[in-house]
Amino acid sequence: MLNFSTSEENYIKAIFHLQKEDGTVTTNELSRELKTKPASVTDMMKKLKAKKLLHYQPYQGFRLSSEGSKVALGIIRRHRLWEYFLAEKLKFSWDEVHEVAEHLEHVSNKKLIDKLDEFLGFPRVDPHGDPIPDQDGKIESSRQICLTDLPLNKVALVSHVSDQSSGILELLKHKKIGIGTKLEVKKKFDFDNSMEIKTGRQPVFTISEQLAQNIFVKYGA
Amino acid sequence: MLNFSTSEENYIKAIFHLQKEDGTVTTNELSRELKTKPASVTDMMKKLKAKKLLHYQPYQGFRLSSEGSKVALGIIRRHRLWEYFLAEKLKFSWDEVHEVAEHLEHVSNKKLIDKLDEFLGFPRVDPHGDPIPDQDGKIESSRQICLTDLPLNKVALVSHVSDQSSGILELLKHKKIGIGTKLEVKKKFDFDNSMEIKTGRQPVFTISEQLAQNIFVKYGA
DNA sequence: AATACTTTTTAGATTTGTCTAAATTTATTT
DNA sequence: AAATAAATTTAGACAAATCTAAAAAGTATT
Repeated sequence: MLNFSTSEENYIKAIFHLQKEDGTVTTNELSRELKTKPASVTDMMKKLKAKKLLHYQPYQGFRLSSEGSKVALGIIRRHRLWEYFLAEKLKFSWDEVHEVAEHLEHVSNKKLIDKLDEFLGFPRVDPHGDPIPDQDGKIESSRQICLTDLPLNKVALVSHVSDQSSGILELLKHKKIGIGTKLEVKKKFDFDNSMEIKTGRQPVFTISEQLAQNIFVKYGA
Repeated sequence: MLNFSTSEENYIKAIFHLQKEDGTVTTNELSRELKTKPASVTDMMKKLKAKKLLHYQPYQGFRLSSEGSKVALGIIRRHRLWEYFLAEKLKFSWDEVHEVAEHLEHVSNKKLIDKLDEFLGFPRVDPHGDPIPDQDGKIESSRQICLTDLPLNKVALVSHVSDQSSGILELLKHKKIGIGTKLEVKKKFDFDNSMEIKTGRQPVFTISEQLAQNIFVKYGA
């Protein structure tokens, strides 16, 4: 597999993440995500298309080719392994790891990453609960649902938090919600879609719809 | 402390290393070391001078300012801590760590490096025997001498190997000489300055002048 | 000291990734 | 469907880091 520049990698990664929501990604979406101008996105798309990493017809949006997805999964693997290392070994707190991993992920030496994986004991999820792709880019598809879809009075485990802005992390920290937290929804209010939830032995408390939309849980346990 | 580009950091580090030999570094020396053309060196020197990282008058060679030395020691600290991590934790072999650390060293997050240092137990030397600068850039000045200067029949410990090309490392591996190896010089030949040395329980064997010049030892033990 | 050689610097070009401003295409509204 | 608005692309510029070729400065040689 070839080597890509830091810029190229950031574009590929961003497309991979944005694709999840819908099928195809637009110029403006990407420029917002990467804090560049739309014109810069177009330039890079031409370049990545020439390298066969994505499908793209002018004005039609783009999506990663299978080759592009492979590259993306490699970057995500590196990112999440470093996050795990930072949290587990260096004792960084949950909300600090992302930024540092953004830099480490671009050191792309296969042996380094495979040995790091081994050293860490082949972890399956990073500190945010996101699954870590293996050497072949295979990713564990965990049947997780959004907290907004969790039925009342069903115990579930927080498995993922989607937004990585420090705002949400601060709020979650304050409410003592993290990956692995056991919780259940006690009441939902139609007026604003807020809900009352219970975690551990604390009394119930309320969270907003916006927050609930960013929390994902695994249930059946 | 400001942030520098990967290129700038590579120049600063190279100057630091070349300075050791003599006082000042020339354009050609640096271009040879970095595998760039002399014209590129001149361009970068202007830039680094403008940033007050070095002293430089056209045609006169250059040397790092005290500010530049501080930056260099920071880079070297990162490099050597990563080398230690790779060898000690990820079980990379001695001769593989340098190349990988060349990339990791440019991730300059102070907290990352200080926590890595702590995680590793504040090691004082890297796997090549080179001292690791502390948080303030202080470096342990070990009174080591070149193997060519070691008197006959004095037991000494290999403390450093200066050339990091894979050629020398391969040779040392084959002769089973590494950092910490106990050895003594049994005989010297004036004709070609080769010498017979003894390590551990093996029979004596000969090494060339070129090799001996690249091996440094601590003695008195 | 004049000539020849080496080293260093300057001048101008190239590549990568970005930008602004203008043009084009697609989508929306009346 | 024509007009308007929004999204996207093109065209041209710029900064960083590099290069080649030519000029300038410094060193060595006769």
